[in-house]
Formats: sequence, C-alpha cells, structure tokens
Amino acid sequence: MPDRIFVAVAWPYTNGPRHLGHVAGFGVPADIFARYHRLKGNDVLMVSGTDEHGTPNLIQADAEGLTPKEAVDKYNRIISDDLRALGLSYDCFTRTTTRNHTVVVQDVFKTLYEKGYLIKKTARGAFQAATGRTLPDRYIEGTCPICGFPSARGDQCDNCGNQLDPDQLINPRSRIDGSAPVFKETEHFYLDLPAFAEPLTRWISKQSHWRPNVRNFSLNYIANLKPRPITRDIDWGVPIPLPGWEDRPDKRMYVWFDAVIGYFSAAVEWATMIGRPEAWRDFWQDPASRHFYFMGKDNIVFHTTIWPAILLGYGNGGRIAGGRGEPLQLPYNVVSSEFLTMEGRKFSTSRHVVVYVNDFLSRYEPDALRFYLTLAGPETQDADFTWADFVRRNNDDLVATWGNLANRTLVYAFSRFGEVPRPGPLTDEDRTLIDSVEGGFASVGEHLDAARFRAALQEALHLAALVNQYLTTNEPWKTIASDRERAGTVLYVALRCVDDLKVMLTPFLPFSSQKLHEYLGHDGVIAGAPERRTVREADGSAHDVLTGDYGAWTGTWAPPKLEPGQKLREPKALFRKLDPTIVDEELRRMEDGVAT
RNA sequence: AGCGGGAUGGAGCAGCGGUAGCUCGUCGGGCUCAUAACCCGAAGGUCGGGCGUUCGAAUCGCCCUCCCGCAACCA
Repeated sequence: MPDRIFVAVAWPYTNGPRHLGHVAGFGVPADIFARYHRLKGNDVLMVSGTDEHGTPNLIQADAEGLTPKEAVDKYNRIISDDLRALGLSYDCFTRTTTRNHTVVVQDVFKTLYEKGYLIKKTARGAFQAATGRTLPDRYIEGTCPICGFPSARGDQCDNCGNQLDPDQLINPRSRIDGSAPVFKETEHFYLDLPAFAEPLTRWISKQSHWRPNVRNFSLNYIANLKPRPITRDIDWGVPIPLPGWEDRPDKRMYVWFDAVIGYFSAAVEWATMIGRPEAWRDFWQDPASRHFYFMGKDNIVFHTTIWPAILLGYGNGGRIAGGRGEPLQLPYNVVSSEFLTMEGRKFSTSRHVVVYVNDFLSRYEPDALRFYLTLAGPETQDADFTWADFVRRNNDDLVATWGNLANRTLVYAFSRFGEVPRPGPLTDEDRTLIDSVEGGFASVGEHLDAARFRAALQEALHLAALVNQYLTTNEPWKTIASDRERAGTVLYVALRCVDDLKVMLTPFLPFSSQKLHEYLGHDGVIAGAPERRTVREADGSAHDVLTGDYGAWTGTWAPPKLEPGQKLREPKALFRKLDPTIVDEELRRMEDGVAT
C-alpha cells in the first residue's frame, strides 16, 4: 500500500522574477522530496502557486503602469517559467486569482464564520488618501517622535530602533505617493486564534519529529495568541461572502489568509483537473496521508499555528468538504529553511545584490544549481552564495566525483564493448562494492525520509567515490590486454553501480540522470520537467498551471536491472566544467546590474 | 527588553558528556580509462569569549560578543 504524501510548497509572491534565494530554501528541497517519494512508489501531490493579492502587488502594478490583473498575469508567467526550468515537478502550480481559489477561500471563511471562529472588531487604521486603500505601517514614513529621525517608518524607527505606531509619527506621509495618510476607524473580521490555543498546544507538543527550532519557536508563539485580522480595506482580493460585505468594493480578505488556503484549494483544483473531483479527499481526509510543508524560516508560524488553526476550525465542514469524511489533515512536518545571502549580503533587487533564476539558467545548467543549493544551501543555517564557491563545488564535487565517474565508465565501456559487458564470476571485492552502493537505497533514503537533503546527497557522493576507488584499483584499461573477461567484469560492476547511483541522484539531478539513463541503453523516462497546461473553469475563465504526467515516469527506488549485452549509447559529458574566470564576470555583471 | 536559531582546521559542514570527523582546497606521491579528471599519503583546528558543573565538555549551566528570524497587521 503506497503512502500518500502531500507536498506543500510556499507560494511565491508575484512582485518580480524569482532569484536564487527564493528557490534555495523550499522549491528545490520540496522537489527532491516529491521526486524521491514518487520513485518509492508513493502517491504524491505537490502543490503551490503564485500569491497574487495584497498591497505590494498593487504597488508593483502601479509602478509599471499596469492594472493589478495585468501585473500578476505577467509575473505568474515569469515565475512559473523559472520554476519549470528548474524542473520543479509540481502536480499543480496554480495561482490565487482563479475562480476555484475564490470559491474555496470563501467556503473556508464562511464556515469559520458560521462556527463562531471569526470576531468582528473595529480598529484605527491608516489609509491612502487618493485610493482609500489600507496603507500598511511600513509604507508610512515620517519624523520619529523619539529621536527626530526624518525617515522613520510606521512600524519602527530605523535610526533609534524604537517600535512605533504610525499615528505617532510627526508629519506622516505615504511612501507610495507622499500624501498624508488618513487615519480612521475601520471594521474587520479577526480569526479567533485564542480559541485554538489549547488544541494547538497539545498538537504541537506531540510533534517530536519536527526540527527543534520549528517546534520550540511555535510553542513559544502560541503561549500568547491574539485574534488576527483576516480582512482589509483594499479593492484587490477575495470578496467577503457575507451579506452587507460581499458587494463592498473596499473590503477584501487579507492576502495572507487567502494565500495559506491555497494549499487546500490547489488540491481541489488538481482533483477537478484530472477528472476526479473528489480525489483531493485522498490526501486531505485520509488520516494516514502525511503533509509536508516547505518554506523559509520567516514563515514558520503561519504553517505551524495559524494555518493549522484554520484547518481545525474548518474540520470537515463547509460546502467543499460537505461535512463528509475526516477533518482536514494538519501538517505532518514543517520543513523550514534558513536564509540564503548573496556574496555576503542580503538579496536586494534595488541594489543589484541578486541573481535571478532565469538569468542563471541562461548560462548554467539546472542540475548544477540544484546540486549547489542542496550541498551548500541554507538547509540548517544561513548560507552564503558566492560565485567562487559555486564554481568550486561544480568543478570539484559534481564534475570530478560524479560526472567523471559516469563519464570514465561509460566512455571506456562504450568504446571497448559497445554494450554492457557480460561479467565472469564476481570476486568478493566486486560483491562488496555492489552491496555498498546498493545499500545507498536504504541509507540515502533514510536521510531523504527525514528531509536531510544535504546529508543524503553527501552519502550518494561518498558511494560514487567508492566506485572511483574500485576502478583505480582494478584498472580494467590494463587488464583488458591480458584478461578481457576480467576487464569486462570490472566494467560491468562499475556500470551497475553507476546505474544504481543514477537512480539515487535522480531526485537531485533529474535532467542529467535522464541523459545517463539513455546512455546506459535504457529506454523510457525516469525524470522530466513539468509542463504548462491551460485550465478552463466553470465560469469560462482560463489560466495556466504547471503539472505533469509523472505517473508515466518509470524509475523505481531500487537497483535497476542492467542486462549484460544491453547496447550502450554514445555518451557525452553530463556536466560542464566551469572556467574560474566566470567568477569575475558574474561579479561584474552583478555590479553593473545588467542581470536580466 | 524579550523569544527562537547559529558561531567547530583556509572554505563549507558533521559531532552535542569520554582525549575532534567529513568534503573541498594545500603539500608530497601514484596512475593515465576519464571533463589536468581519478587513487594514495601528509600538514593544518582544542571547537566565538569568560566563569562554572563533572573523574572528564565542542557536547551541560550561567554571563558576554557577533550574525539571522520573530517581535501582532510584511506576506
């Protein structure tokens, strides 16, 4: 019986293309995890999408002279191209401006409302004079009442560090258009988080398999829960489905609220898309189904506390779930990454401290990036991307250890035998090596099960080094003159090991593993990239998603059968060795800000 | 202020109570099938600082320094 694995990946915000920091923390790790579980034969559903509502999107649209919809269409397209090029195998990468998402979000809202988990409250808020939209604190600046700093922000003063309320500022003004903000009373719905404090505490306390920082941080956070607003004064968002509210153009759901519900709505969309509208229940209502969430450390409490509270509140209620089946599943694990910096500095678009995914992939291979981010990325602590380190790891670890092993084995076997050599009797050494390498399916798998991606990759590389040692010791290029059978046997053993390692490395290096699969003379697809498909909804609207027919991939997390006599195909180098001079080129490119 | 995480040989990481381990780099040697790749050997750290607990601490406690995130409306 296969396990059901739901892979939920953080939703990128549509205010620009993705840079390396965006994909390092969750995109690549989540994809490795999903691919591994598919190879194991488990049922995997991996979802995400672009997060398209909220103030920053409006500001971005204004800045470009576009309507909000035009702007998010543009960036949805750019972002999904970035993710597709990296080979992130989403089953459904959608967006928050779909009809389906609106329906699901409204259903969740209404259900929470009917169950009494929403509180109506009035609070004082700041508004943009010209548009009447909410002006978030950080978009207000003025003179600090404490230290007199002229450019203090509404939430805190960067000069003296004091936290502020925006109406304390002297001469407050909007950072968007410079106008004075209007302060007035405004009524909103709040999610009654304190109502969930006890069940959340009980639940989190039991999650001993979570990373300690995730668990400790969350326990600390829920000790002091307050109601959290889930609606805003803004005209760009999901309408509030209550009488007296639904027709108001100035009140919408708060973007964070609609975004987290995307994990659920995307599963519903996927089910409809594959023609089995109830299939989402297999993942969301089967108590044996396990949900893994991947995000950056700044997002932990949304996934360990706030979203679980919403799920607890919804239960199996509402129109979508229809009161049938188990309550919606809570996260099984929340895998948060740390942050990536760029040449020692924080990523900053405006200061050109940035490398965009599309720009990177125009010059380098996706597998090289996936490799680097797995081995040197911010898995357990902040990590720094440097071009020098990228070149070094690409050349000295990826190309030298694994690329060269595959290459030296294949090139020699192809030129001397043209096929997988028929082995003579295997020696103890032959057997020992094969056993060690095939043991990787257990040892590498164990690390992957625990979301220890770096350790998993290191383990696989260690096994590749064993095969390099074996070849050097057994020297088939020498023995071939005197004992062709023994040389063939050694190559057979090495080829088998390469074939095994190819499978183990597929989650990390899907593109090159597919090539290697073909060089080894196998047919079929073991790994590919997602494709773009257009989804037409009931109301006639259409949008694109990333998805794929991954069930057609043929790989299995187990030693593949490599038949003696199988014809090899002419091999080419799997990876490109990089010239160290690119380091200076890239640094210059970054400084010039010509990265596009 | 507070809360959570981090600080280990030149670089990146693991170890988390018993005299510090891995990958890369460096130095020396071997090999030549392979993308000057591969293999063998060596040098190099007392574990951010201080004080404690203990027969014994990188590993536990307290204090300090620096970095990251959170700090109720940034998603």
